[in-house]
Formats: sequence, C-alpha cells, structure tokens
Amino acid sequence: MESQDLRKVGLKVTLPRLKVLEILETSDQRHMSAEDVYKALLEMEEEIGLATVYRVLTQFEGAGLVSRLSIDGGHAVFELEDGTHHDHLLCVRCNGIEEFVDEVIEQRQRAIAKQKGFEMTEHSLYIYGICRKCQESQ
Amino acid sequence: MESQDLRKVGLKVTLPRLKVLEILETSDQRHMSAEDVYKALLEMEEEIGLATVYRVLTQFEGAGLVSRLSIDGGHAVFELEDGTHHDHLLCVRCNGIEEFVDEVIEQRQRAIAKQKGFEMTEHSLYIYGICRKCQESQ
DNA sequence: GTGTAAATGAGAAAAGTTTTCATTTATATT
DNA sequence: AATATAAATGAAAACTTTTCTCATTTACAC
Ligand SMILES: [Mn+2]
Ligand SMILES: [Mn+2]
Ligand SMILES: [Zn+2]
Ligand SMILES: [Zn+2]
Repeated sequence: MESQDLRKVGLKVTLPRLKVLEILETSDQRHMSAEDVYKALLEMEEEIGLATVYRVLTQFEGAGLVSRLSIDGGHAVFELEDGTHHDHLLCVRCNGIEEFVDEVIEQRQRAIAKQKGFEMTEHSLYIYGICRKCQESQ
Repeated sequence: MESQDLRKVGLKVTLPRLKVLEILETSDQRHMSAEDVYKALLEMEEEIGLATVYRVLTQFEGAGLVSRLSIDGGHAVFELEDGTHHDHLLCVRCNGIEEFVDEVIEQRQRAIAKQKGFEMTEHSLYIYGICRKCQESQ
C-alpha cells in the first residue's frame, strides 16, 4: 500500500507518484535514470511527462524514499532507498551496476577527512570495469 | 620548453595549445574548469574561444598531459597530469579541492573488483565536506 | 460538492559541452 | 622562401540532461 508511504512523507497521493513508485519497485533494474523510468511508464501506457518524472524523483529523494547516484558524465540514476549505505561498481561495457559495502574503505575515508581537517558530509565512490558477464561473452 | 611536449604527443604547436598549457602550469589553482582556463586566457589578453579550450583540454587528456575530474553536478575540472594517481576532497562551501593518496583504499578497491569478478579499469572517489578554512571562518 | 493549494504537462530555458563549417594556420615539400 | 595541404580555430548552432514557467488540472480539507 504505497499511498501511505507518500502521505507519511507529506506528499499528496497522485497517479504520477504512485506509478513512479511502482516502476521503481517492480522494475528488474534496481538503478534507473529518469529517462528509464519515463520509458517504463510509456510502456505501461501511462502518459506522464518527463519533467514530472524528474520532479517526482527529486521529491522522493528529498523525502528519503530514493537516492540518487551522480554518474560520471553528468547523468543521474535513482534507486529505492533501503536505509543502508553502499557504493557501486559500474560496467563500462553493458552499463550494469553492482553494489558493495566495505567498512575498511568507509573508515579510511573518515580518517582521511579528519586528517585533512574536513568535516565530511558524504562521499562518492565508483569502481569502473568490465563485469564478469561481459568478460565471458568475449 | 613546452613546444617539445606538444610535438612529443603528436600535436601541432599552436598558440592556443601553448597558452592553455601555460595557464595550467602557472595558475595558482591546480584544478581548473574549462571556463576557468578560458577566463584566465582573457585576462592575459588571449582571445581564444571556449570551444577551443574544451578541444585542447580534451586533446591534452587524450595525450596524457592532463587529467579530468568529473565532478558531481556535471561539470569537469582539469589538472596537469603528474604521473601519480590521487583522489580528491571537495569543499562544498568554497569549492576548494584537496588531494590525497591512500594505499589501503586503493588495495581494497582492487580486492572488491576481484571478488565481484570485475576487471577494474579505474575508479572515482570524492570525499565531500567542509574544509578547515571554511569551518574556521564561521 | 466546493474552494484552494498543490501537482501536472508542454514547452522553454539553463548549463555544460560538443559539433559544424567556413576560415586560418602549421608544417612538410618544393 | 613560397606553396600545398592537412589540421586547427572561432563563432554559432546543436546537443544532453535537468530545471523552470505558466496555464490547466487535481487532490483533499472543509
Ligand atoms: Mn545502489
Ligand atoms: Mn588532483
Ligand atoms: Zn557488463
Ligand atoms: Zn572550503
């Protein structure tokens, strides 16, 4: 019952919001660009404008429902927030995304920030490479 | 003698290329956007188009003379390549950039890629925060 | 059911970067 | 030194991703 999720964060329950949420929950890709979401909506015959998709995703981000990854050449992907921090591996061949958590890295980052006198607010870490599947297929 | 540097990497010796190189070498900021370089050129009375600045920086990157950081909100900064890898701390208040090297993180990244079956090609790591100077000034 | 504030859609705008194409320039060859 | 030519440049247009504007529609408190 997603309507409650929306009300809980102070957002009116509208069709675009419900549908975007539905796409994020049911898509087989966990990480989706606004364009991906928009196209998935078109495929389910929902005529929701791209501007609205961006708006809704940004609001969801503000509400803590989704998080946004800012990938290299300035385009963002979104994923449902699951409450746990993780970082990403990006396949440069198929653009697939995998996740990882590494406490050693997390801790070293805090140590570096401290050592440099930074009050750390966040970090962004991406490992680029060729995923297993892409290596196998030639 | 930068002319040799250019010839060495197969680039014709032109005024825009020499001047962009000069800016990168003499500016007090090690990390500069294309716009920064463009403005610095204007200040030294060199009428070099922004498109040329982008072209030259991209060629320099291809030639291994500079490296490009792709910062969050989709705008790039460039720095002279010094042959050694390092990562960056970004101040969210003054946009200042500091550098660090951490072998533990480097090694953990390789371990994670290996564990996930990735053939790692590169990585990008940014620590965001408020730098010492900005903390002190209020 | 109504009123009102909020949300939406369509298109314009913004920001950063790349491309196009006519003109200029560097350099290899005479 | 003059010439030929492939490459580089400048200016403007195009592009990409995202945000904004504003007229219209919708959700929901009353
Ligand atoms: Mn993720
Ligand atoms: Mn650097
Ligand atoms: Zn892959
Ligand atoms: Zn600062």
